[in-house]
Amino acid sequence: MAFDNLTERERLILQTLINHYIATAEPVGSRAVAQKYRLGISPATVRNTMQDLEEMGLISQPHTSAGRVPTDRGYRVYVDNMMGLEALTPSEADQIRKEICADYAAVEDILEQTARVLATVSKQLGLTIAPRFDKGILTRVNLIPVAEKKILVILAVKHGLVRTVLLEAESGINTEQVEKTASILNEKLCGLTLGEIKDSIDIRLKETSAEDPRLIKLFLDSTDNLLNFTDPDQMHLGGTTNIVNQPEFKNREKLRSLIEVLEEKKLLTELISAKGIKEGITITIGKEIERGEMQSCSLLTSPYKAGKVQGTIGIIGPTRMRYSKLVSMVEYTAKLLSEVLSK
Amino acid sequence: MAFDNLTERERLILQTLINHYIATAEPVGSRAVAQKYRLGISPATVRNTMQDLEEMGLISQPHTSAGRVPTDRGYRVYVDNMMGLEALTPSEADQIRKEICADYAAVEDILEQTARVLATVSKQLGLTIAPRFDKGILTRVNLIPVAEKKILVILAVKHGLVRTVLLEAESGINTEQVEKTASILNEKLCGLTLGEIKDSIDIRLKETSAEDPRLIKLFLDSTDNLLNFTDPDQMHLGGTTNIVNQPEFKNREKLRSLIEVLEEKKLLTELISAKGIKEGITITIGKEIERGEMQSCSLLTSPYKAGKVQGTIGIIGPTRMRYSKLVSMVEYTAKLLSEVLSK
DNA sequence: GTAAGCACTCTTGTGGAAAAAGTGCCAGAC
DNA sequence: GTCTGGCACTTTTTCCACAAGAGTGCTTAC
Repeated sequence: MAFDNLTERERLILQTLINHYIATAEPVGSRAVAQKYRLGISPATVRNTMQDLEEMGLISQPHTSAGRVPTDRGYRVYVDNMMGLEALTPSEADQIRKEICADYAAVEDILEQTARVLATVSKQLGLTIAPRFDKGILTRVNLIPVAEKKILVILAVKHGLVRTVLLEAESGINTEQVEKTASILNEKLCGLTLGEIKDSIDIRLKETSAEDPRLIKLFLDSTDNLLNFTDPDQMHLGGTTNIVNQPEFKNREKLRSLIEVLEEKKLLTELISAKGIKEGITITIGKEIERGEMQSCSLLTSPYKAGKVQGTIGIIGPTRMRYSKLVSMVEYTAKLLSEVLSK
Repeated sequence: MAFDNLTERERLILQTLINHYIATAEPVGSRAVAQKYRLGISPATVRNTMQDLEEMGLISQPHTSAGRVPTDRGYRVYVDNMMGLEALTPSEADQIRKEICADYAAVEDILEQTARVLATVSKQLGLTIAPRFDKGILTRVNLIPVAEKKILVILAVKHGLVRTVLLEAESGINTEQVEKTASILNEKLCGLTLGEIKDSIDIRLKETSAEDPRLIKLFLDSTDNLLNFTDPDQMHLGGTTNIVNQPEFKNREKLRSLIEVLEEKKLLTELISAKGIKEGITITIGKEIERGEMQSCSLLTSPYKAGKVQGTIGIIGPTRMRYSKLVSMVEYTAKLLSEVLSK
């Protein structure tokens, strides 16, 4: 699907059309393109070219006698080949920096704040996903009995990240045993990444089960829970309201189903994390998203670092979004966030 | 504002009108009321009575020659004086029970599940707020150094509830000092409720500050954070989509501003917790809610117990909601939840 | 290859008439 | 007196027809 064989004119027209459509949300006619495109080309000529572009599947008409609208493929070509980055205005950059660099105690809070500011500045939906612990190195396990049958498990990961999970034991807990179990766990598991632990915990703990079978068994049974990397409260969303007024969601049912997806944070996290974490910005457009309910949306994501582990931030909005600006914005935010979290 | 002086006929007509309006979301005409109201009364008579009800401010007309619609006051009178409770169908009760009584480890998960099932069964927005820790008795404090400058504070509250907060120290931490501090905190604070602690922590810790001033100070400085009872992730919402299709939110701007409020979980928690926790169901109708954006909504809330501490669950929906049914639903759910959490 | 002209298509807007829904009030019945 | 049928009146909703607008595609000429 190489579209580098477009003529210069086709490129220019596609580009102009998309820019115009992004700004107005209305189908763009040949006249409008001709006017924007200085070098005195007539609407008729533009029409001819637009027919070609339509045949290539890059633009389409809602109905005869309407202007053209970019297709998902059109956006893809635009994004890949002809989109320039647009720098943030100083005030936008300021706003982002101010919010992210405020001093918070908890990573959680920073992430929530980040989702919010991304949303505000982009006027789209902002999202952040907490660092993926699977690449994080376990530095210490603590087991704390907090009630008759409840044990709080604390997994401390390098660089100050912490995960706490409450486990319920089947019977009363002996303090001594808990301590013994904890030191076994520390001995066997520290220094490994959580991902490694998840994959190999059965083997690693098998031989030790003599000590206190019950506690070890509890720990093994809860592996999924303890090392579940798509915990719903690992994700923060901000600015849901921004999409309510977008013309693409005038259709009630579309809006409803999108909001439904947003509520399923767990699924959403999986969806976004699924593609693995690449360097730099990932742009997913319309049907490229594997979720029917989101196919009129695009997804802009970037990894960020917190020490050695990585998380994801991004923007969700209608396919008609200002990619050139928003890419810069996500990039900038990710960079800043990495700095703050790796300080 | 006593409306017990309504005549029997006025009562019946108001009741019928509200029931009909709840079912149809359309203004109700005299003819419709007359037909539903068996005892062979004519539309003309109904009209006369409706005029009276309108003068009392219980119903109103969107415009001349439309039917009548209940006002907030109308709903209030209905709810207070003439609404019968409607039992849940066996299948509804089953559904709720099944979801809540599934065995989960964490309170968090149960609450999230509860919000969701409330939403599903009521077809409104379901909400749950975690137990208010301020009435919970502190059983133990643990301080765990998890990194160079980070300490995890664990507050264990009677009946197995736990709150963890990550604090950031200004300088490196000495393990011994941490242990000492922890034992001081335990000695001074255990047995008190978190509310008491919040109010009196300065005094209680003043005399001890000799031991390790820095750690104690850190603890004092973070009181707000540690004992903040309106933490946004203490609240769970489910079923946002259910309101998108409600006819009362056909107006775009209304929908937008409601969703905006829902995103501000912290404010929402405060709003709901503000009235203090009474026994039984609290019904707040339309303008009775102190938030402009929610004035076309009603709020149905009930406390539940987790041991000695109490939380809140509820339903948010348009004022035109099926109070008689939903009250039963919230009551039933709260009862069940209390049982599960106090087991 | 480019542009101008023109017929054609489809959507959008407008105005007015008719239908529908419901009221308010009066005059008469029980 | 209280209730009801009847009727005039008001307002919204619906429908239709027709014009205006936007934009295309094609043909033809340069």
